[in-house]
Amino acid sequence: MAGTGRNGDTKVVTLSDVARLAGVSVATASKALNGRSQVAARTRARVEAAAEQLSFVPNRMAQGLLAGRTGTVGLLTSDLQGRFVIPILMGAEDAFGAGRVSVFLCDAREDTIREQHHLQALLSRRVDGLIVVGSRTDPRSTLGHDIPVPVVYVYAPSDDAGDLSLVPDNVAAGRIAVEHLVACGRRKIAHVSGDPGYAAALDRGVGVGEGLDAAGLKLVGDSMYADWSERWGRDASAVLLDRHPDIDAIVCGSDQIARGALDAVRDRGRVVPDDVAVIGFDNWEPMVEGSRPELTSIDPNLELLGRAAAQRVFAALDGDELGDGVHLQAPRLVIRGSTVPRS
Amino acid sequence: MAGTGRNGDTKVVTLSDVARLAGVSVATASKALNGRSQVAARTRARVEAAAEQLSFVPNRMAQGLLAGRTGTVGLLTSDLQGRFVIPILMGAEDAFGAGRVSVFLCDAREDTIREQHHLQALLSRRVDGLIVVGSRTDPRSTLGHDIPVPVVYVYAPSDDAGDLSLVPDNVAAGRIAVEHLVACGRRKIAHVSGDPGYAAALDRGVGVGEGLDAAGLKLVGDSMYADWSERWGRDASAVLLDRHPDIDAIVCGSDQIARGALDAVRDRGRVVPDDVAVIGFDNWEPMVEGSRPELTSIDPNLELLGRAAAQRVFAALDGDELGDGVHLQAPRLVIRGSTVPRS
DNA sequence: CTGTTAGCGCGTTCAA
DNA sequence: TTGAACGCGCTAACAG
Repeated sequence: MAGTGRNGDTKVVTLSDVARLAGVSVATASKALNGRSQVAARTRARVEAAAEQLSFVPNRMAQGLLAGRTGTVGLLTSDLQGRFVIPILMGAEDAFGAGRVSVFLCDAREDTIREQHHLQALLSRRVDGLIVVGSRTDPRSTLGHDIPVPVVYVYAPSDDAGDLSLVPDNVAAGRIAVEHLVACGRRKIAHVSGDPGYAAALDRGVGVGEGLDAAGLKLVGDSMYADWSERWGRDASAVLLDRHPDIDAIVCGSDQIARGALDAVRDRGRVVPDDVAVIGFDNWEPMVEGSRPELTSIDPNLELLGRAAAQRVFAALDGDELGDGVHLQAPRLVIRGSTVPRS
Repeated sequence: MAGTGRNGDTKVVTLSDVARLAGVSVATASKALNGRSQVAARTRARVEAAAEQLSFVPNRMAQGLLAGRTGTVGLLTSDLQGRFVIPILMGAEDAFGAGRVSVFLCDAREDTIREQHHLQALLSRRVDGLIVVGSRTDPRSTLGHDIPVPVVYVYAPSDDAGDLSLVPDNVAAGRIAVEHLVACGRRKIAHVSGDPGYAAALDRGVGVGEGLDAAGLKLVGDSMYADWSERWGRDASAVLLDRHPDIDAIVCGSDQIARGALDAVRDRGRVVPDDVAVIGFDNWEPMVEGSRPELTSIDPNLELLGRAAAQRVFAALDGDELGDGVHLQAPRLVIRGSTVPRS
């Protein structure tokens, strides 16, 4: 199977190579390989054998030239770390068989100029659709409506209500976190979150408030907002625990903050989860699985978001309405040892 | 600028649309837009105005059909988390202006079948080259030599010496770690690493040994290999510290292990870095910057790896030899508070 | 059943 | 200086 030459030596084989080897015209070869019915069985077999022998791979770009579709999607992101975009990419790939559609991934790095360049590049390559992934859940400026392909905004919604946006439901996430703590018997719940300039921080905070209201509880101390770091999680939790020694649970705005909270609790000689339960957001594996104990967290279900985005794009290509407005993806509670004692 | 319709309404404009609006032939329009000299200045201006007005974007796939190049690279990975592949992708993008070349990212998820599907998909889209990114530094099976485009293996080398592989120099990384600790005055150095089935673990261990030899030192206790988790870092460090209370430094096989080591040291009432210095590998930001104190680490310079890979691919397209064998990328020491006291 | 013709969007000859 | 004609690789119409 493997040739002896280096990569790049072997010339790309075309349909006409196959046709010549099989002794038929290119049209017949095309029909044979595409499973059209109007081909003699023997001829089809000859063509298929020839294609196999030459390891022929049809040029999808040439096909796309005719069909008006390239089987290609652009994923335009500014998520430097890939934390959000990778699950979304995988969800998009899953929405179809592997290889049926390929994904261009471009990182704009929060730079509008660079984003425009990438957008041009993607359109010039005639992507069938575009998925725009932000690095935070705050609205971002729309790409505009004069784009000739369907566009779906994921994670960060578009600021234009005419666009379709798919985002995690952070309010529900906050509510679910509190409901879980209450179900575990916690009554003295505190809240430490990240940068208050982020919608994610505020939305989760709103959900926390709703959850407390529903349980007839009041937050212990004030919600603490500063930044998304472990250090802040430690410092803020330390203050809260010292001022309110009766705290029996801390809702944290992210898994990193939660890790800081775990440290603060342990520094004070108290035990998680027996004395104080801790819950985070994001369900970011390296964070939640490395901690001691492992961290209960709210998973935003990003794969589902990516899968839904891809499905919407391709449904739109098939003539369906793309739809508009901001659609919320329900989160999922993942329980680990930081809220429920484990063996 | 923005149209009033929804996305997808506006038809894709072609060169002939531009030519018609400008009142010239497509050939002339093509020359005008591509900066060919044989066009009257006034004609060129008319064509450019028409292109602008219609916001014409040339179809690079049609161009590619002629040129034999698509300005497209395939990135075939099995790095589920995106830890390695994202920096490599960014390096590859940087190797050219943003948008000059676009990158298809495919995740094979350690599955050979899926990898073959993606490979076919990429070749059918006529990528100009292929970058294969593994999730560990152990050799992986070659894609073969009958691929019609240049292939570069990154992070995980190919098991075929005829292929070109670009990988981090883990032996050097281990050596540099020890050299740094020795330079900080440490003499009683222990070693905790990850899964001994990983070349990365063993290679770094070899480097640690070389560094110790060069300094005339012996490892305190045995190298501890198990897995890449924080938990293991804690447990192994605890054993070492209890059996060898004079340990003044721990070299850890990853940042996660190092975080576990930090916990173990603190649990014993000892201070990092004053009593015990700790150093990790990977320089993975959320890990190194969240810890207390921040973690000194060895950065494998993945962006440079990605950039180099992209450059090799495109140099090969321009006729240069692709080259072969395994090439090592030198790592970089990043000093933080876990080895040198900080204000 | 098969082959010929046409054309997808573009760049590059070559005549005019 | 411009435009008509050709071909990149492929598929869809038709004619044979």
